[in-house]
Amino acid sequence: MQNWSSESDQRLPLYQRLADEMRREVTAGRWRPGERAPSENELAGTYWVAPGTARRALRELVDEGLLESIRGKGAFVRRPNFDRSLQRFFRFRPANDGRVIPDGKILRREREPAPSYIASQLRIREGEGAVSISRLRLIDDEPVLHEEIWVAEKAMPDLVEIPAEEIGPLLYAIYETKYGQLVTRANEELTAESASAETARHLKVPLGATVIVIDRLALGYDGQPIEWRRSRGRADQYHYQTEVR
Amino acid sequence: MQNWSSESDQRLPLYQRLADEMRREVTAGRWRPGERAPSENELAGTYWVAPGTARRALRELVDEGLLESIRGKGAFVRRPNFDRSLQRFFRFRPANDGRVIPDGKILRREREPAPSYIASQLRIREGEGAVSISRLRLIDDEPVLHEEIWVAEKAMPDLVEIPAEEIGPLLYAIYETKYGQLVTRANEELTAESASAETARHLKVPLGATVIVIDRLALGYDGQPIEWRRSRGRADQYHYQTEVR
DNA sequence: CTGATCTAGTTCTATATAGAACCATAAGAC
DNA sequence: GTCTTATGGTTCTATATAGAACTAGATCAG
Repeated sequence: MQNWSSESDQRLPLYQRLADEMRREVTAGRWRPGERAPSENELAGTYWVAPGTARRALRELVDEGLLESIRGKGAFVRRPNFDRSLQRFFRFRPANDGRVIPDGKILRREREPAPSYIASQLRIREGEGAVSISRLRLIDDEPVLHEEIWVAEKAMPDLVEIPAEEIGPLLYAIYETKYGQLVTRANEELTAESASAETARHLKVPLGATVIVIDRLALGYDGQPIEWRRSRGRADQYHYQTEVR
Repeated sequence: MQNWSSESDQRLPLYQRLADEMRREVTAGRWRPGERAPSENELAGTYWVAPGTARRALRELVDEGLLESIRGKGAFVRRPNFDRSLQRFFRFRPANDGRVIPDGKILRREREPAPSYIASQLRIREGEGAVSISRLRLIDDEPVLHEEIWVAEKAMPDLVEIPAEEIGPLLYAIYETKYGQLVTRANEELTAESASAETARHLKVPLGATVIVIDRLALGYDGQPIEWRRSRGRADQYHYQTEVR
């Protein structure tokens, strides 16, 4: 690596350019989740910087949540168990442990041109190929959540072909293992409405019952949108909690 | 200061004990919001640590959001403009700027013994003195939010005596200026319901319309609860947004 | 009076170094 | 064979130092 920092703006501090470079290693898949990153001294050696600078870059990525460092062992590429971290916020009222991941039953799955709003969210052109999934989540065979999911087809080719058994309850795992798309964070927007006929049928609630609606845009390491999803759940069963600061 | 770090666990790293000490300076009000904290060199001198260590402690508090550091000028005690930061999450649907702070009209305000649930939230004993406020928030004289607010009386003595004109739309400002209670973060829990008769009357919506309910526990620097509040807004006007990671 | 330049104070970057704390494994004692 | 000890690798702490980048105010030139 002669000119490793040529990608970043030369005016940026050295430790930031190094952090950028390391971030690229991760997003490009050359450093894979679970693996150990080079040690401080190795980094200092291969990139020709002082150990302190290498350390500073490492710390940057640790703060960011991309790496996890363990004293005496090394710094490891983090695998965000995202499905669980999302579950943290959206949980059942009767103080259940929340650890149960609801079962997933796919109702519909097909290739479709992206509607205007979806396209703008996923940053593709209107009418471009997309995959639309309708899924019901159940606990003890009771419906608790209905999800309407959209992904860009060019990012996930042949997603419709994957056998339903393989998909199971964890869609994000498929994105990662099959397509190398790792969801690291998401923006959520929440509101409420009264159940439409279709929603009422899915969730087995009376027509007009109060339901919570969550729109979520899931993003990757680099901030690129991966999936858009709208979830609806019964307001009398779900609470949504978060910390503001 | 002979033994400044005697408060913290001696086994903790030096920079953390120093950060603790500085945090105490802020929470005790000896360093006030807006003021400049001692410079890196001053800190190093008065606390007998290396400049690098002082810097590390400063950085800790900056990351935490307690200080804000400006190159060439100094590190300043931050005044969390909390009302605005809360507003960030809870905004009108038609993409308004959100910068408008709704007007506040106090409907009721009185001393009352704390009910069981409120007491446990505020960490006081059941039946202990509390102040209950019912407030309506309006934009252009249209009601948009109804709030039911509880604070411990011993923390805010004579809150009921303060003239209504002084209170205005920003209650948190009163907590800070009159009682030295600075809100720095909050836990929010959100759900939805259909409007009760009272809510319908307050918000001028039909009985049974969908409303969003937000329970918020506001906390101070030290994590002590300052205020509990339940807000109700029209679901067709409000969205709630947040970032998950 | 106006504008440029200097100066002291501040945070920020980058380097270097020594040792503590911790982990995993190899070597040795029994 | 089992336990203890040593060893090398790792991150983390703490120190020190030199200079860059930036701010605010004083000084000086015209």
